[in-house]
Amino acid sequence: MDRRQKRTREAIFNAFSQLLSKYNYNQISVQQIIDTANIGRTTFYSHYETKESLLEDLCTELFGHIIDTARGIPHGHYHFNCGSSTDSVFLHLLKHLQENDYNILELLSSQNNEIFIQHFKSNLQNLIQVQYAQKGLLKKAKLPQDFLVHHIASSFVNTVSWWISNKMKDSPEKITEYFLITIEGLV
Amino acid sequence: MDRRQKRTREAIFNAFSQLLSKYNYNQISVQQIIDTANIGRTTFYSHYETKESLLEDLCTELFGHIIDTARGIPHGHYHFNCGSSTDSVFLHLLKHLQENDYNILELLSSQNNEIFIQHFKSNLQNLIQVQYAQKGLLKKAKLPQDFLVHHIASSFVNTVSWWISNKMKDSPEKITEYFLITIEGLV
DNA sequence: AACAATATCGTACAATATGTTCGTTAAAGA
DNA sequence: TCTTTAACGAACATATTGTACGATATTGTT
Repeated sequence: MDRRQKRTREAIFNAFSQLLSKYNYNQISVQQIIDTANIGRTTFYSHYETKESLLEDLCTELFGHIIDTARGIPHGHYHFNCGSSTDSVFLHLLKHLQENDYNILELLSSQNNEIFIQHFKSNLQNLIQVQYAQKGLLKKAKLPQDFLVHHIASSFVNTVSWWISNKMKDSPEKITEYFLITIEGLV
Repeated sequence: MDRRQKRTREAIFNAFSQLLSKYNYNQISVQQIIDTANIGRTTFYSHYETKESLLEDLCTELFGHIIDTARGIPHGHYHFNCGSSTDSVFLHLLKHLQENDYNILELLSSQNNEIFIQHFKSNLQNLIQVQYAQKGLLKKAKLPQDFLVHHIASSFVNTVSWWISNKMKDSPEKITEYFLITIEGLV
């Protein structure tokens, strides 16, 4: 890829992230992004059709990486309900968040958090679905599979959401413990 | 209140709901609302400052009523974890939804559902918080109170969200059963 | 029925945002 | 060096926003 394209793309991402951590997504204009990124009007529109497609791209970038690292965790170490929570894939995700990889925290903590929480959930759901299919983790078939997958993914992002709104006072280990309690008995 | 105000307000609400069930919230313009509601430009702005405040007002109206009816349920009949789910406050809420009171379903099923789900959650959280304080429903103090309240409210709206995305094939009773299983052992 | 109060209307206005066109300039990579 | 192409800037038509003002029609009241 052309260096110039990378530079521009990065400038747009940075400008957009910066604006999102300050202002409401709905109130951010393409013009503002252009001004903040210091790029030509034409340049922006040659990269993205709309503000929405930019958001889409940003989310794919952010959560794609984070979820991918989770996918990379050896399956042997992967399980939902372990007595100790020291090697859960969820703990792994929380640690990534705490380290603020990809400056994701500013976005998840901003007034626009619902947007990103939503994307987080979609990606996570897919991850859980795949792992679930591989293992057959349902203890008793009390609940439909897709309901359960939906519930687990939702519970995790809700936990993360609570953690962040609580200014991340607790440790990732503690949060993992809380989360595992909520899905105890379901898998 | 002046009849004219009521008429206008209702026209705006109807227009807005109608547009929301078709188009994305971000893409709906005040102009569209004005045109659809068939009111003068000045009139709209004498009622609402922005599109956002209109949304706020609509949500308050919708969920205020639904949650209020739930609040009205005699406390004796109110409990989270009953073996049978026949008289849960959650079942009550689901039945309201199924009856499509206040045309809330079109909105919860629309592409804008996250917005309304979010408001639903806020209102519900408050309801659960109050009821929780009244009773002391936590079985064991394994989890912080506010975490638990957050989790229960989230789980319910997630369940509703799943139900709706599944085209509400299951009965409210079945959904209540599913939901109660997810919080089994927590309260 | 008559009145005063006021909600609505229509038009107009400045300011801003949107998305596109086109010719020019500058950087990249072979 | 040379070709390709990304970025630029200016300009444009169109649409939206929020406000201002005077005229009109509807209310609720006396």
